[in-house]
Amino acid sequence: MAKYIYKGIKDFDLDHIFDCGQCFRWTRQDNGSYTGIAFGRVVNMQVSSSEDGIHQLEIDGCCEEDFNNIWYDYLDMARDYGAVKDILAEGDPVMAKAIETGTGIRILRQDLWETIVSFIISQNNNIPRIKGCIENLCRLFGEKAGEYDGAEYYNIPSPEVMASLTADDLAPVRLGYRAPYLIETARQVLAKGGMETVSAELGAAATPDEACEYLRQFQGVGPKVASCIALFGLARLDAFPIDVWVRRVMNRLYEIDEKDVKAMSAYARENFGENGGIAQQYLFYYIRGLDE
DNA sequence: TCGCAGGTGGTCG
DNA sequence: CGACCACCTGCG
Repeated sequence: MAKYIYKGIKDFDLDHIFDCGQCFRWTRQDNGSYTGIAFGRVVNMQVSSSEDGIHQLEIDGCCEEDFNNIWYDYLDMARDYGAVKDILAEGDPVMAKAIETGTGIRILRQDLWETIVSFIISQNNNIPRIKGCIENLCRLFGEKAGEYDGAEYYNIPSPEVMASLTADDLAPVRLGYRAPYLIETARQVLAKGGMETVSAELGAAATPDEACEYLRQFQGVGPKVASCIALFGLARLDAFPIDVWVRRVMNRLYEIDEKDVKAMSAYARENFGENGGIAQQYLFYYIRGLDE
Protein backbone atom coordinates (compact mmCIF):
# COMPACT_ATOMS: atom_id res chain seq x y z
CA MET A 1 0.00 0.00 0.00
CA ALA A 2 0.95 3.56 -0.51
CA LYS A 3 2.63 6.06 1.74
CA TYR A 4 0.50 8.99 2.82
CA ILE A 5 2.09 12.33 3.67
CA TYR A 6 0.38 14.92 5.85
CA LYS A 7 2.11 18.29 5.75
CA GLY A 8 2.22 21.07 8.24
CA ILE A 9 1.95 19.20 11.55
CA LYS A 10 2.42 21.20 14.74
CA ASP A 11 2.58 20.18 18.40
CA PHE A 12 3.34 16.66 17.26
CA ASP A 13 6.12 14.32 18.43
CA LEU A 14 5.90 10.55 17.99
CA ASP A 15 8.07 9.83 21.05
CA HIS A 16 5.82 11.97 23.20
CA ILE A 17 2.61 10.53 21.74
CA PHE A 18 3.54 6.86 21.96
CA ASP A 19 5.55 6.98 25.20
CA CYS A 20 3.20 8.84 27.52
CA GLY A 21 1.40 5.74 28.75
CA GLN A 22 -1.80 6.02 26.77
CA CYS A 23 -1.21 3.15 24.32
CA PHE A 24 0.63 -0.15 24.30
CA ARG A 25 0.73 -1.36 20.71
CA TRP A 26 3.35 0.87 19.06
CA THR A 27 7.03 0.02 18.77
CA ARG A 28 9.84 2.46 18.15
CA GLN A 29 12.13 1.52 15.28
CA ASP A 30 15.83 2.37 15.09
CA ASN A 31 15.14 5.23 12.68
CA GLY A 32 12.77 6.91 15.14
CA SER A 33 9.64 5.82 13.34
CA TYR A 34 6.87 3.84 15.06
CA THR A 35 5.14 0.72 13.78
CA GLY A 36 1.84 -0.35 15.25
CA ILE A 37 -1.78 -1.20 14.84
CA ALA A 38 -5.09 0.49 15.46
CA PHE A 39 -8.59 -0.11 14.12
CA GLY A 40 -7.36 -3.15 12.22
CA ARG A 41 -4.73 -1.23 10.24
CA VAL A 42 -0.97 -1.80 10.45
CA VAL A 43 1.18 1.21 9.63
CA ASN A 44 4.53 2.84 10.20
CA MET A 45 4.64 6.54 11.15
CA GLN A 46 7.58 8.83 10.72
CA VAL A 47 8.03 12.57 11.09
CA SER A 48 10.30 14.32 8.62
CA SER A 49 10.83 17.71 7.02
CA SER A 50 9.88 18.56 3.49
CA GLU A 51 12.19 20.55 1.20
CA ASP A 52 10.82 23.84 2.46
CA GLY A 53 11.47 22.84 6.08
CA ILE A 54 7.86 22.16 6.99
CA HIS A 55 7.33 19.22 9.34
CA GLN A 56 5.30 16.41 7.91
CA LEU A 57 3.98 13.04 8.97
CA GLU A 58 4.61 10.08 6.69
CA ILE A 59 2.36 7.07 7.20
CA ASP A 60 3.50 3.96 5.39
CA GLY A 61 0.74 1.46 4.66
CA CYS A 62 -1.89 4.18 4.52
CA CYS A 63 -4.01 5.49 1.66
CA GLU A 64 -5.79 8.83 1.62
CA GLU A 65 -9.08 7.20 2.52
CA ASP A 66 -7.61 5.51 5.61
CA PHE A 67 -6.00 8.74 6.70
CA ASN A 68 -9.27 10.61 6.46
CA ASN A 69 -11.37 7.85 8.01
CA ILE A 70 -9.00 6.57 10.69
CA TRP A 71 -5.70 8.27 11.36
CA TYR A 72 -6.82 11.91 11.27
CA ASP A 73 -9.19 11.26 14.17
CA TYR A 74 -6.95 8.72 15.90
CA LEU A 75 -4.19 11.36 16.11
CA ASP A 76 -6.68 14.03 17.18
CA MET A 77 -5.53 16.21 14.29
CA ALA A 78 -8.50 18.57 14.51
CA ARG A 79 -7.50 19.84 17.95
CA ASP A 80 -5.31 22.93 18.36
CA TYR A 81 -2.87 21.77 21.04
CA GLY A 82 -1.01 25.05 20.85
CA ALA A 83 -4.07 26.85 22.15
CA VAL A 84 -4.59 24.27 24.90
CA LYS A 85 -0.95 24.60 25.97
CA ASP A 86 -1.28 28.39 26.21
CA ILE A 87 -4.30 28.04 28.47
CA LEU A 88 -2.70 25.42 30.71
CA ALA A 89 0.63 27.24 31.01
CA GLU A 90 -0.98 30.57 31.87
CA GLY A 91 -0.04 31.40 35.45
CA ASP A 92 1.35 27.92 36.08
CA PRO A 93 5.15 27.75 35.70
CA VAL A 94 5.16 24.11 36.78
CA MET A 95 2.81 23.14 33.99
CA ALA A 96 4.74 25.33 31.55
CA LYS A 97 7.84 23.28 32.32
CA ALA A 98 5.98 20.00 31.90
CA ILE A 99 4.54 21.16 28.58
CA GLU A 100 8.01 22.07 27.38
CA THR A 101 9.15 18.51 28.08
CA GLY A 102 6.25 16.73 26.42
CA THR A 103 5.40 19.43 23.95
CA GLY A 104 4.37 17.05 21.15
CA ILE A 105 1.90 14.98 23.13
CA ARG A 106 -1.55 14.30 21.66
CA ILE A 107 -4.37 12.27 23.14
CA LEU A 108 -5.06 9.33 20.83
CA ARG A 109 -8.69 8.53 20.15
CA GLN A 110 -8.53 4.79 20.60
CA ASP A 111 -11.05 2.02 20.12
CA LEU A 112 -13.26 1.72 23.20
CA TRP A 113 -13.15 -2.07 23.62
CA GLU A 114 -9.39 -2.17 23.10
CA THR A 115 -9.00 0.58 25.69
CA ILE A 116 -11.14 -1.28 28.22
CA VAL A 117 -9.10 -4.45 27.76
CA SER A 118 -5.75 -2.64 27.79
CA PHE A 119 -6.35 -0.72 30.99
CA ILE A 120 -7.81 -3.67 32.89
CA ILE A 121 -4.53 -5.40 32.07
CA SER A 122 -2.55 -2.32 33.11
CA GLN A 123 -3.60 -2.41 36.77
CA ASN A 124 -0.79 -3.00 39.25
CA ASN A 125 1.47 -3.83 36.33
CA ASN A 126 4.45 -2.36 34.49
CA ILE A 127 4.56 -1.16 30.91
CA PRO A 128 6.80 -3.84 29.34
CA ARG A 129 4.64 -6.57 30.82
CA ILE A 130 1.40 -4.82 29.84
CA LYS A 131 2.67 -4.70 26.27
CA GLY A 132 3.65 -8.37 26.41
CA CYS A 133 0.26 -9.43 27.76
CA ILE A 134 -1.65 -7.51 25.08
CA GLU A 135 0.67 -8.88 22.41
CA ASN A 136 0.11 -12.46 23.63
CA LEU A 137 -3.63 -11.96 23.86
CA CYS A 138 -3.91 -10.64 20.31
CA ARG A 139 -1.55 -13.17 18.77
CA LEU A 140 -3.29 -16.12 20.41
CA PHE A 141 -6.93 -15.08 20.11
CA GLY A 142 -7.21 -12.13 17.72
CA GLU A 143 -7.60 -12.08 13.96
CA LYS A 144 -4.56 -11.29 11.88
CA ALA A 145 -4.70 -7.69 10.65
CA GLY A 146 -1.60 -7.52 8.50
CA GLU A 147 2.19 -7.53 8.35
CA TYR A 148 4.91 -4.93 8.41
CA ASP A 149 8.60 -5.63 7.81
CA GLY A 150 7.84 -9.34 8.03
CA ALA A 151 6.20 -9.08 11.47
CA GLU A 152 2.58 -10.14 11.90
CA TYR A 153 0.02 -7.97 13.68
CA TYR A 154 -3.22 -9.15 15.26
CA ASN A 155 -6.35 -7.37 16.44
CA ILE A 156 -7.66 -7.37 19.97
CA PRO A 157 -10.06 -10.35 20.28
CA SER A 158 -13.71 -9.35 20.21
CA PRO A 159 -15.94 -9.46 23.31
CA GLU A 160 -17.58 -12.57 21.79
CA VAL A 161 -14.26 -14.41 21.57
CA MET A 162 -13.09 -13.19 24.97
CA ALA A 163 -16.33 -14.24 26.67
CA SER A 164 -15.92 -17.76 25.31
CA LEU A 165 -12.49 -18.25 26.87
CA THR A 166 -11.65 -19.88 30.18
CA ALA A 167 -8.92 -18.93 32.64
CA ASP A 168 -7.01 -21.99 31.41
CA ASP A 169 -7.26 -20.76 27.82
CA LEU A 170 -5.75 -17.46 28.91
CA ALA A 171 -2.94 -18.98 30.99
CA PRO A 172 -0.30 -18.58 28.24
CA VAL A 173 -1.13 -14.87 28.02
CA ARG A 174 0.28 -14.49 31.56
CA LEU A 175 -2.41 -12.11 32.73
CA GLY A 176 -2.36 -13.46 36.27
CA TYR A 177 -5.40 -12.54 38.33
CA ARG A 178 -6.57 -10.14 35.60
CA ALA A 179 -7.66 -13.00 33.32
CA PRO A 180 -11.02 -13.59 35.04
CA TYR A 181 -11.61 -9.82 35.02
CA LEU A 182 -11.36 -9.78 31.22
CA ILE A 183 -13.59 -12.79 30.74
CA GLU A 184 -16.24 -11.42 33.08
CA THR A 185 -16.10 -7.95 31.53
CA ALA A 186 -16.53 -9.46 28.05
CA ARG A 187 -19.60 -11.36 29.31
CA GLN A 188 -21.00 -8.22 30.88
CA VAL A 189 -20.59 -6.40 27.55
CA LEU A 190 -22.39 -9.18 25.68
CA ALA A 191 -25.16 -9.24 28.27
CA LYS A 192 -25.78 -5.58 27.52
CA GLY A 193 -26.04 -6.28 23.81
CA GLY A 194 -22.45 -5.63 22.75
CA MET A 195 -20.16 -2.63 22.43
CA GLU A 196 -22.72 -0.68 20.37
CA THR A 197 -25.00 -0.59 23.39
CA VAL A 198 -22.14 0.24 25.73
CA SER A 199 -21.03 3.10 23.49
CA ALA A 200 -24.55 4.42 23.21
CA GLU A 201 -25.11 4.30 26.96
CA LEU A 202 -21.78 6.00 27.59
CA GLY A 203 -22.69 8.67 25.07
CA ALA A 204 -25.43 9.75 27.45
CA ALA A 205 -22.91 10.55 30.19
CA ALA A 206 -22.78 14.30 30.68
CA THR A 207 -19.71 14.41 32.89
CA PRO A 208 -16.52 12.34 33.16
CA ASP A 209 -17.69 11.23 36.60
CA GLU A 210 -20.87 9.81 35.09
CA ALA A 211 -18.89 7.96 32.42
CA CYS A 212 -16.54 6.55 35.07
CA GLU A 213 -19.44 5.49 37.26
CA TYR A 214 -20.89 3.54 34.32
CA LEU A 215 -17.55 1.97 33.41
CA ARG A 216 -16.95 0.80 36.98
CA GLN A 217 -19.72 -1.77 36.69
CA PHE A 218 -17.28 -3.88 34.69
CA GLN A 219 -15.17 -6.39 36.60
CA GLY A 220 -11.64 -5.12 37.14
CA VAL A 221 -12.52 -1.50 36.42
CA GLY A 222 -11.94 0.78 39.40
CA PRO A 223 -11.62 4.57 39.55
CA LYS A 224 -8.22 4.82 37.90
CA VAL A 225 -8.90 2.39 35.05
CA ALA A 226 -12.33 3.92 34.44
CA SER A 227 -10.77 7.36 34.16
CA CYS A 228 -8.20 6.11 31.65
CA ILE A 229 -10.92 4.47 29.56
CA ALA A 230 -12.93 7.69 29.59
CA LEU A 231 -9.92 9.71 28.48
CA PHE A 232 -8.39 7.42 25.87
CA GLY A 233 -11.36 5.35 24.72
CA LEU A 234 -14.07 8.00 24.79
CA ALA A 235 -11.96 11.10 24.18
CA ARG A 236 -13.30 12.64 27.39
CA LEU A 237 -10.50 15.17 27.62
CA ASP A 238 -11.94 16.47 30.86
CA ALA A 239 -11.17 13.15 32.61
CA PHE A 240 -8.13 13.28 34.90
CA PRO A 241 -6.76 9.80 35.71
CA ILE A 242 -4.83 9.71 38.98
CA ASP A 243 -2.25 6.96 39.15
CA VAL A 244 0.87 6.52 41.22
CA TRP A 245 2.89 8.78 38.93
CA VAL A 246 0.34 11.58 38.94
CA ARG A 247 0.11 11.35 42.72
CA ARG A 248 3.85 11.63 42.84
CA VAL A 249 4.05 14.61 40.51
CA MET A 250 1.18 16.49 42.13
CA ASN A 251 2.73 15.97 45.53
CA ARG A 252 6.12 17.08 44.37
CA LEU A 253 5.05 20.00 42.20
CA TYR A 254 1.78 21.20 43.74
CA GLU A 255 2.47 20.05 47.30
CA ILE A 256 -0.77 18.12 47.67
CA ASP A 257 -0.79 15.24 50.15
CA GLU A 258 0.20 12.14 48.18
CA LYS A 259 -2.67 10.12 49.64
CA ASP A 260 -5.33 12.75 49.02
CA VAL A 261 -6.76 11.72 45.64
CA LYS A 262 -9.88 13.81 46.24
CA ALA A 263 -7.84 16.98 46.65
CA MET A 264 -5.98 16.17 43.46
CA SER A 265 -9.05 15.68 41.34
CA ALA A 266 -10.54 18.85 42.81
CA TYR A 267 -7.36 20.73 41.96
CA ALA A 268 -7.44 19.36 38.42
CA ARG A 269 -11.09 20.21 37.93
CA GLU A 270 -10.56 23.78 39.11
CA ASN A 271 -7.29 24.51 37.37
CA PHE A 272 -7.25 22.33 34.25
CA GLY A 273 -10.99 22.01 33.64
CA GLU A 274 -11.96 20.69 30.22
CA ASN A 275 -8.26 20.07 29.44
CA GLY A 276 -7.58 17.91 32.49
CA GLY A 277 -6.72 14.82 30.47
CA ILE A 278 -4.17 16.66 28.38
CA ALA A 279 -2.69 18.27 31.49
CA GLN A 280 -2.41 14.83 33.05
CA GLN A 281 -0.40 13.58 30.08
CA TYR A 282 2.06 16.47 30.24
CA LEU A 283 2.55 15.91 33.97
CA PHE A 284 2.88 12.16 33.56
CA TYR A 285 5.44 12.44 30.80
CA TYR A 286 7.35 15.05 32.76
CA ILE A 287 7.61 13.12 36.04
CA ARG A 288 8.57 9.89 34.35
CA GLY A 289 11.36 11.72 32.54
CA LEU A 290 12.62 13.14 35.84
CA ASP A 291 12.71 9.77 37.57
CA GLU A 292 14.55 7.90 34.83
C1' DT B 1 15.41 -12.88 48.36
C1' DC B 2 11.82 -9.95 48.34
C1' DG B 3 9.68 -5.67 46.95
C1' DC B 4 7.70 -3.45 43.38
C1' DA B 5 4.84 -2.10 39.11
C1' DG B 6 -0.34 3.03 35.50
C1' DG B 7 -5.13 -0.90 41.11
C1' DT B 8 -9.06 -3.59 42.27
C1' DG B 9 -12.15 -6.36 45.01
C1' DG B 10 -13.14 -8.14 49.31
C1' DT B 11 -13.29 -7.62 54.20
C1' DC B 12 -13.31 -5.22 58.46
C1' DG B 13 -14.05 -1.44 61.95
C1' DC C 1 -17.68 4.65 53.84
C1' DG C 2 -12.38 4.63 54.58
C1' DA C 3 -8.49 1.98 55.72
C1' DC C 4 -6.13 -2.22 54.93
C1' DC C 5 -4.46 -6.34 52.22
C1' DA C 6 -4.00 -10.28 49.04
C1' DC C 7 -3.07 -10.85 44.40
C1' DC C 8 -0.38 -13.26 39.09
C1' DT C 9 3.91 -12.29 37.19
C1' DG C 10 8.63 -10.98 35.91
C1' DC C 11 12.44 -8.19 36.87
C1' DG C 12 16.26 -6.02 39.56
